[in-house]
Amino acid sequence: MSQSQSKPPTPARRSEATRTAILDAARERFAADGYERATIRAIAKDANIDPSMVMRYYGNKEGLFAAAVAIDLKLPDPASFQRDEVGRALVTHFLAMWEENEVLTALLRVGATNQAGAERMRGIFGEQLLPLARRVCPDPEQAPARAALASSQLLGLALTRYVLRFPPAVALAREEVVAWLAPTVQRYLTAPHPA
Amino acid sequence: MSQSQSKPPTPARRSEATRTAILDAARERFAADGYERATIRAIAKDANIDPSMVMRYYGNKEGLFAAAVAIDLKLPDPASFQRDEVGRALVTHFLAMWEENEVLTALLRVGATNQAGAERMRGIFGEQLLPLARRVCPDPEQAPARAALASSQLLGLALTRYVLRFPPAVALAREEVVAWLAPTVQRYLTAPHPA
DNA sequence: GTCTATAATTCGATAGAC
DNA sequence: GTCTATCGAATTATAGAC
Repeated sequence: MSQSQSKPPTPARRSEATRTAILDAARERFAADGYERATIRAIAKDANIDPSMVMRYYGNKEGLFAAAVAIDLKLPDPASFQRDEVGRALVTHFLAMWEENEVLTALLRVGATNQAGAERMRGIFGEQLLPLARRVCPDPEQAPARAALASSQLLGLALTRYVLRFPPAVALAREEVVAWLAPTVQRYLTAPHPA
Repeated sequence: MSQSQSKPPTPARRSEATRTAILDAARERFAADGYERATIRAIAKDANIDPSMVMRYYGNKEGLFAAAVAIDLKLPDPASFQRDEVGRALVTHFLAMWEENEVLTALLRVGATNQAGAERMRGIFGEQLLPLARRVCPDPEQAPARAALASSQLLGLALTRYVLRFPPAVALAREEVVAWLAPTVQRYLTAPHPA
């Protein structure tokens, strides 16, 4: 890559580049190894910097994790699709999110064994999926339960496909996953309560 | 408890009791902390024995884990219920299994960050759920995919309810979980392929 | 069978030179 | 901003006395 379009490498910008390199490496390690086995030393080595820089920038390991897994699910606006298409829209969107980077895998792996990770997961799904559920489900009072049910299926697929790597779950084509899961998520969010 | 019905505490039986005490403590710790943070020292302390005994009996930490998470899902015989009730039967059975002891929670927590744990999880669901899927699904060739889809929903619920502890997922009554999830699992196992 | 002592690593975090 | 050196703590695992 030419530098012709880049800003000049002032110390401030160099620091910026170092920071993002650290976060990229941290996401990879947390996603691959979980919180405990993702060491600051290994992350620094991946980012080609000194371990002490990680501490300087993020204070401690928890601070690094918090910065590395900040994420916006970028859920589609319910106004952008028909109400009976919310299941398909959500499953499609989540598959793309899981495969475009490693933040969600890191969150899931860490959330399974780390209190702070689980809390972060609760926050993200509570604050970002719940509002959408409130707008599409029949009774707003049921929105939390319906959002949790939809989460259980979406996260369950991610667990078997990207973390545990069940061979048949990995082998499914994206369209097949959508075809199977969309009706489930649709029902959890919009169908009448099953007695 | 009176000892009147117990066998005499010969050295052999004493050793047996120590072994089960170790495994019980190990399951608890693995379920609560995951593989890395569940230390042999802590497990030994819980079991009121010396850490070196754990090594003596199980060789190393991996051997202890393998012994602690051996489990039979005890899936119901497909002959014992109607074909259109397999979803309800499976969800009901799994809820009971998850809540009766901590083996599955330990497996899920460890499987998320540990290769051996993930492999164990693949083995259990592949060898125990797959045969049942083969007997109830329309085309045996689709059995692996259908078993994986059913696993994704069952494990996803366990993840949100017992590991990540999403408040709405925890709050759901058992019967509500069954009412919502049974149709999903039923469809994954027996409905025609959704084109 | 049970326990003490300890070897051999590894990690997060800090201090301080340049 | 960057790096070297290192501390203090914790871990698995082993050797060997009793």
